Amino acid sequence: MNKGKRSQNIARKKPTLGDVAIAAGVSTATVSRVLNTPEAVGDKVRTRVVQQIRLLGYVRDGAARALASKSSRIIGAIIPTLESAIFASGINAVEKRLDEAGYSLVLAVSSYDMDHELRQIREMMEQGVDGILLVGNEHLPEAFDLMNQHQQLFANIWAYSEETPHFCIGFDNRSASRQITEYLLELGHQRFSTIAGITKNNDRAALRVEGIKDALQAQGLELNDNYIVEKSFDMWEGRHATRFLMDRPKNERPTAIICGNDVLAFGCLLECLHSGIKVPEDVSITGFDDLPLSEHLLPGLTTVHIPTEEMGRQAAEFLLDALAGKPHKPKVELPTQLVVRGSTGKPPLINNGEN
Amino acid sequence: MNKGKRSQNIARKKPTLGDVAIAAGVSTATVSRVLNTPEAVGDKVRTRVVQQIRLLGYVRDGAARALASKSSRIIGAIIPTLESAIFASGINAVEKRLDEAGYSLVLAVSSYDMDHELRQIREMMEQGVDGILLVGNEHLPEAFDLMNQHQQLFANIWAYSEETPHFCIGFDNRSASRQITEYLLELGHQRFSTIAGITKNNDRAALRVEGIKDALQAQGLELNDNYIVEKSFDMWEGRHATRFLMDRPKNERPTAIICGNDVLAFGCLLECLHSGIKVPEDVSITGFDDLPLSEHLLPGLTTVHIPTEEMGRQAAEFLLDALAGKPHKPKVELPTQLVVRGSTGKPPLINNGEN
DNA sequence: AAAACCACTGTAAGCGCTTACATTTTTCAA
DNA sequence: TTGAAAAATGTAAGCGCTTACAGTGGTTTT
Repeated sequence: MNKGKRSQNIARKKPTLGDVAIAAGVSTATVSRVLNTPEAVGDKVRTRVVQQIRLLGYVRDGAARALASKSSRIIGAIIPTLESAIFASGINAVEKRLDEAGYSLVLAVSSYDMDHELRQIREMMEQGVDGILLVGNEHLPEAFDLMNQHQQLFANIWAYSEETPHFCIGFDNRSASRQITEYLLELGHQRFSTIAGITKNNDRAALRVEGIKDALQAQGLELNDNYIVEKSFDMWEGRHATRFLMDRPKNERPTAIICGNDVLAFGCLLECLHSGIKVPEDVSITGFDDLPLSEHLLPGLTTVHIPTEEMGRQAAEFLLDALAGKPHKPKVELPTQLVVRGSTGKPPLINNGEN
Repeated sequence: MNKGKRSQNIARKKPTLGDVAIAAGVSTATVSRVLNTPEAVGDKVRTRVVQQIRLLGYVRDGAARALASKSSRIIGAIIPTLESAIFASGINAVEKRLDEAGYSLVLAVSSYDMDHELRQIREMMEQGVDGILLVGNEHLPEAFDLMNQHQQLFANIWAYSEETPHFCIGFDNRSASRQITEYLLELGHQRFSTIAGITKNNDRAALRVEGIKDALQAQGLELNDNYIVEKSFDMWEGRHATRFLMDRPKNERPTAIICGNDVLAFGCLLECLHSGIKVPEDVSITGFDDLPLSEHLLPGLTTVHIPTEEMGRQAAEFLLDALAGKPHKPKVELPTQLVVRGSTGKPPLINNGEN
C-alpha cells in the first residue's frame, strides 16, 4: 500500500513505480516484474500495467534501480581524444554491441592526461558503471589500485601485451610498426626517420618507435636521435616536423619517414606537396591507423590497417561475458595489416650514390 | 611490478558512508557534509574524516547520491556521429566546461536515426541526467513530449532558429550556406550543383540546401534537380557524386559544386585530382565546417568556419546556469565565417562562351 | 479427498545517501 | 557572568526501486 502522503498532488509530478502500481491496481513488485521479467507476469495484469505505464508516461528511475539492484547497466570508456577519427569507429562498435545487450555507454575524453584519466575513472566508478574500457596498457598505478580495490571490472583496449596482468583486447603495436619498417627496408631504404607521437603517457606511441628500432637493428642500422621527432598528433605538427627533417642537405635527408599515425602522415605528405618534394620519388612516407582519408589522398598513404570495429565488438563482448559470468579469454590479440599505397617506393638514387 | 603499499584491507566489502562515519567516530551526516559542504564542518573533524576516507579508499555511490539528492550531476549529449571530427571539438569544449563545474558528460551516438535518438533520450532520462544536449532543432515529437512531460532540461545545439520554441545555441545554417553561394555568384558562376548530405532527419543539411536556393533565386537562377545529389557524409559518396556530376558534356557540367560539408568536399576535391579535373580552373568546390584538414589540402578548401568550441562552451554554460537557477538567454546565435582558399575561382571561360 | 505442486501476486526490508530538523557546543555582547 | 545567537554535529525519514519470502488460489498427483 501507499502511504498516501503525496497523492493529492496531481500536478505533473514524475510518476513513480508506485503510481503506476496504484493506477493498475497491483503491487509495486508486479510493476517491477513487468519491467524486468515480463514473462513472469500474467497476461491480463501485464497488459494492464503496460497500458498504465504508457498512459502515465512513466520513466524508470535509473538511480533507484541501480541502488537497489547493484547494477547500472552502464559501461564507461575513456579515450584519449575525439579529434582523431580513429577511436570513433571502435567506440561505435562498442556502443552498438552494448546497445543490443541493453547497456549504455558513457564516454569520457582524457586528452592523453593520466591524472585526468584517473579522475574520470573515479567519477565513472561513482556513477556505478558496471565495466570500464581504457585505451592502452599503461595507466597510473593509482588507477589500477582503485579499480582493483573496488573489484571494478575493466579492460584495456587498443594494445595487446603478453606481460600485462590485466585484460586486454588489441593488437601488437610494436610488431606492426616493425612490419612496416621491414617493408621499407626491403624497398632499399637506409636512412630512416620517424615523426612519432608524444611517447610519454602513451605506450602505443612508444611501442611503435620500438618496433622501428627493432627492424633497423636487425639490419645493423639504427635510428639516430636527430631523425626522431616527437610531436603531438596534429597535422600542423606533422608539417613542421617534416620541414625540420627535410630542410637538410640532400644526402642527409631521410629517404623514408615513418609517422606515428595517419594524421601526422597527412601533415607530412601535404607538407611535401606544398614544398615541391615528390612522394615517393624523393621520400617515402608511411602512416599508422588507415583512416578513411588515407586511401583517397594522392598519392595514397601506405599505412597499417587497424581492425577497430572488430576490436570494439570484442571489447564489448568481453565485458558482457564477464558481467554475465560467462568465461572469456582474458586477452585477445587482433591482427593488423600492412596496406601499401602510393606514398612509398624505392629510395632516390642520388642518396644511395652519395652515401 | 607491485609498489607494495596497497591493499591493506583485502576482500573487504566496498566501504560505505556509514563505514567511514564509524571509523571516524562521527555520524553519516557529518561525513556527507565533509564531502559536499566541507566548509560547514569543523577543522578537526573534517581532517579526521578525510583521513578515514583516504584510508578506506572510500568512493561515493553515485546512484544513492542521485536518488537522495535528485541530481546526478551528469549531462547527456547525443550527437549524430563520431566519424566526422566536426562534433569532436564542440563536445570537447562542453566536456571541459562541465568538468570545471564538477559535472560529467555522457555521450551517445544516434547515427542520424531519430528513433535511436529517442531511445537514447529515454535512457539518459532513466539515468537521471540533469540536462540533455541535442544536435539540431528537428527531433521526433515524442522526444519533445517525453522531455517536456518530465520537465527535463535540454537544449539544441548546432543550429539557431528564431521559430523553435526550445532553447538553442548555434548558427544559422541557411544564411551561412547562402553566403558561400553568393560568394560564388560574385565570382561569376552560373551553373551550380550541390552534393548535399541526406536532408531527411537532418535539418542542418536541409537548411544548407535552402540557403543555396535562396541565393540563386535572388539572381533569378535556380538549382536544377539534376544538379542536386544527396549523399551521406562520406568521402566515397562525395567521389561518386562528383563523378556523376562531372561525367557530362563540358557545357553541362556545373562550374561550382557546393558540398554539404567538408568531408563530401574532400571526396569531391580528391575525385577531381584523381581524374585530372583542375580545381579551381575547371570547377570550384566549397565545403562546410572547416575541418583541420581543409587548410592543408592542395588546393585549400574554401568553406564555412563553424565556431564549434565557442558553441560547446556556451551550451555548457547554458545548462549550468539553468541548473543553478541563474537566468540565461534562451537562444544564442553564433557567427560563422566564410573562409576563402584555393578551391574556388572564376568559372572556366569555355563554359560561359558555349552557354 | 488430501497432499503436493504450480503460476501469480503481494509484503516489506533494504540499497547508500542527503537533508530537514533536533540537539549540543561554542561564541560573544551586555 | 549570563543568556541568546551561531556553529557544529547528530537523528532519522525518506529517495524509487528490487527481491527474498510469503501468501493465494487453482491444478495435478496419489
